[in-house]
Amino acid sequence: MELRLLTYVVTIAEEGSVSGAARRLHLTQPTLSRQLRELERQVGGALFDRTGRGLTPTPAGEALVRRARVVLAEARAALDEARLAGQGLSGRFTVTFAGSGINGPLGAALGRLRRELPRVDLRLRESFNDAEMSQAVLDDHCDLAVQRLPLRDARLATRLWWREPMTLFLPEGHPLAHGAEPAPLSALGQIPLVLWPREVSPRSHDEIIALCHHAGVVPRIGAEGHSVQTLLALVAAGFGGAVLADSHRALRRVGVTPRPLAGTSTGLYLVWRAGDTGPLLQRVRTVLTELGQG
Amino acid sequence: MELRLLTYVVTIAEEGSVSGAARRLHLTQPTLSRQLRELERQVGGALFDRTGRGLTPTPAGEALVRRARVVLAEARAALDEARLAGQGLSGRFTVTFAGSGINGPLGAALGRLRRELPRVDLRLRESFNDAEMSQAVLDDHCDLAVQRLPLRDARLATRLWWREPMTLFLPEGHPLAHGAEPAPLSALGQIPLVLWPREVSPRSHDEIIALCHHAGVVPRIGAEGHSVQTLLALVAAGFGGAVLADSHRALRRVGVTPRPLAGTSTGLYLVWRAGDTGPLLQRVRTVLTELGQG
DNA sequence: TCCATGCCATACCTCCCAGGCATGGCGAGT
DNA sequence: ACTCGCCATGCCTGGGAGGTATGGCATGGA
Repeated sequence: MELRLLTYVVTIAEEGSVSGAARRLHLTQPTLSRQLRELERQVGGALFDRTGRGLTPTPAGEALVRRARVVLAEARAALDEARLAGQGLSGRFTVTFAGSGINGPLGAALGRLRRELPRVDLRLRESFNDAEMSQAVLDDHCDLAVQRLPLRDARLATRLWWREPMTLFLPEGHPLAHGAEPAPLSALGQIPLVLWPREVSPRSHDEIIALCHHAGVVPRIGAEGHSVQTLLALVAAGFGGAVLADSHRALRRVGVTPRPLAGTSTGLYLVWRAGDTGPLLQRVRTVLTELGQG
Repeated sequence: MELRLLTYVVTIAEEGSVSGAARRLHLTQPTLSRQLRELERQVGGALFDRTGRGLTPTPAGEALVRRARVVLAEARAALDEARLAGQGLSGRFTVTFAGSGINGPLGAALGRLRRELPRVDLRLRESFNDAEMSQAVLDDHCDLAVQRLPLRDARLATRLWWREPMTLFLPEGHPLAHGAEPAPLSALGQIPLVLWPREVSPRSHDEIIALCHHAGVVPRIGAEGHSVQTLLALVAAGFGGAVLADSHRALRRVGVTPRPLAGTSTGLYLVWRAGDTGPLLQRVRTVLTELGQG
């Protein structure tokens, strides 16, 4: 059975006559007549009653026409979707991203992706663990990771997407909070730190401790929190200062004053499978690159 | 685009190779290779990556294969349904029936229909008005009516399906309730009657009044009720006796004793459009006829 | 390293069938 | 009775689906 026969039977039903349908299909009436017979042979019964003038569908004909319309629409849609998928405009795409980046330009970038690729089933997975994100890409659970420090692996391609200073988020009114210019690293010794628990985000934790050692100060832990909103709440409550990517200032938490740390920087990297040449990945990278800054 | 190409692409994806698919399809590898190219030309992009050994689908290929499976299944289903519809085993069928018949064999018959024609979308509409039921058939709102007295109309075909006596339903302990043999018609003069309101079921109301006149007695109205269950409740409460088709004794209402009326009978008729030669109607009539009794 | 093996692509051929043309039968309206 | 429009049938043709032969290429083992 072929779609051709289905379009014929649908047209015949719509026109109510073989010759009318033949005109619409740019065929001759005998051809169509014969094709209709062939379909009726396959179905094993009449699809139309020949009533002298024109044809009226039998119950079998009506059932077939009703379903044929669906099949034809589905077939068209299948081709269309394949075309779109070939251009990276359709399909499924899973992004895993660092939760610590979502308050910065990453949030806007993901929104832009959704708007520019409306027919793409875009799935997002937040994570706090860099190794886990890279691994998810390697394991084909995700197509792209946007994360801090990617795993070093020949099977992974990476590109720096965003760079910004680390910023010390201070309790409002704290002596360090005065002055708009960046604070020296030594400031880390003048206030207890509010950190992620190491088991939640080891890289972030270790990086901040390393910063302290680099500045020659011994870190004091004021409190630990499992989310950015908790960290900032603890800062506002006076437990200490939190070191986060500068873009978190977008939160404007009441009772918290941000002050960049001189000489620091943190980055967000795009990470994908080196072998992945899918058009969807290309397009996603293009959109993201437009919004990023090395 | 033809279904043939879709089956090819699905098979190729399943086999992971053109030659494997060719074996399964009883084709040669070059033919299949060329057909795949043709489909890729129509889609406007590659559907598979040629990786030396075998093929792996591109995103476009995966999307197409996923949808092609649906299309193929739908197409098969369309043909199947048309075949079934041609044999009267599929489609939609609407029956309107006299509510006064549902406690008799009609209930069982409708259940049998549902079981024997499981793929038919069987719709039921109860009614109490004979003219309305016949009219619904004429107007093509229903395909079959099972009713008391059909409209006389050349466009309608009718057949007596069931015949049974009218039965007087009496309050338990009433003098007339003694004796198993049919009661004479004159019994209608010895007890007030519990009737349908004339506006609800004019035929039924008039028929009972006519019975009384025929017996030479003047009917007394004890009460009126809008449903069989109300009528019987009123009988049990002692308001009088109700005249109903004998099969209502299946209700075994507490406090009510049935006693047939000698010399009476009432029938249920099948009514359909004389011009309706649909296989579904044929089959429904066949099933019903097996269970009926003239 | 070289051959064997199995895969896909291309070139060429054949034959089937979709589609065209001519014609005949038939019902409906004038 | 005539005509018009419709469907069915017979016959013919051309394009394309499918087959055969062959070559290129990657993989894997001696």
